Amino acid sequence: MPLDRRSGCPINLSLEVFGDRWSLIILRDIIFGGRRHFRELLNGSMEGIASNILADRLKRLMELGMLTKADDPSHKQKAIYSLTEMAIALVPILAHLGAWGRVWLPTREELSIRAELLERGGPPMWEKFMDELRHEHLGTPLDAASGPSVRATLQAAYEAVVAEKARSASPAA
Amino acid sequence: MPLDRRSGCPINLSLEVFGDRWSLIILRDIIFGGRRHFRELLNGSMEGIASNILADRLKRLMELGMLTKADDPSHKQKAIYSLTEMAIALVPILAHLGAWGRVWLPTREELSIRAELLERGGPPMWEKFMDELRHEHLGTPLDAASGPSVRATLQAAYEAVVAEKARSASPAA
DNA sequence: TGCAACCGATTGCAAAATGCAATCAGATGA
DNA sequence: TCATCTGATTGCATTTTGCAATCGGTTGCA
Repeated sequence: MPLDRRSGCPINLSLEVFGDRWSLIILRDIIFGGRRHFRELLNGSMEGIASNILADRLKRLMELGMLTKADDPSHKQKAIYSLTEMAIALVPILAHLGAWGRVWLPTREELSIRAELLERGGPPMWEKFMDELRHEHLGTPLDAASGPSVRATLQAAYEAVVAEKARSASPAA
Repeated sequence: MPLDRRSGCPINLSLEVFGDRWSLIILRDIIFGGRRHFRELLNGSMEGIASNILADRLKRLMELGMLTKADDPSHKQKAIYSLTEMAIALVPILAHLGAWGRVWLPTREELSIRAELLERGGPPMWEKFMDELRHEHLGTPLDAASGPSVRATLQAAYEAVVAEKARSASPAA
């Protein structure tokens, strides 16, 4: 897309941000996977992003104001990527996107259980998750006595499905 | 992205559907702009899609089950593209996407007024709109006495902003 | 009947984006 | 010392995109 023909339509501008194959995958891994480092994103993503594309997209997402980069105090070469409020605000979109994909596309059960839980949790759960992300990435205070984190809840559900599938695949051991 | 490394993650699969620059723009023009023909989509979109890309994406969206094509009885060469339920189900995502873009990106006021109204209308308005789209594209019956259509409401708001801007730009006439 | 305008595409070609493997220089831990 | 790990970068082949021209057929009008 040539830069001289952008329209000011919100949907079009949104597509300029993540209307490509990788930007939203990276944000997904940071948000739901809790990944903060280059290598974690490079090796951790199921889809196998190339390192030059990852570097390019991280740079682009920083320029767009969706991510910030900081030195990791424990390792002079490590960089920690953090979400901005702009990126955290994508959580409802990701929740809807996951819900839509779960219904209409051939998703795998263990990978769609998180989308299902997030959909069932609805806006209250999204808000809680966003608050946890703000705490994790922006250092804002967190409400006390809020129970297990949303990410831990989603992760536990994922692992339960994986375990159940393994059990039913080989019932006797 | 090579086809042999797709993951069954709902977000990843969703991105395979509209993780590109144009697919969602086309759907936007059909949904909000009411466009049904090739030429309408070609000339009507603000972003100026190329005809080969448009043809390719229409074909792809049909293969994915998001669109269907039918002959226009009034013109032997005209084709009418219709949304499927799968595509109509994107309305909440488009609403969220518009709302997000309106807040975080440099949208133009007259183009973002629709997103604002759609956000304010919330899920009830989205449902009404989806029902109207089902009527328009799938031929399902429509609830009577439902007032002006959502699309007409959004269009009227857009035109009001345009008129207001023109008035304030040249107050004396 | 002739003919310009319109219909949904398709073609050829240049430019840009992507995928992939190899590699970089500096930091770390043994 | 030296293998390993850090966030990237480079070169190159492949794929996708942008763009203008064009295609065969249809339509409305004179």
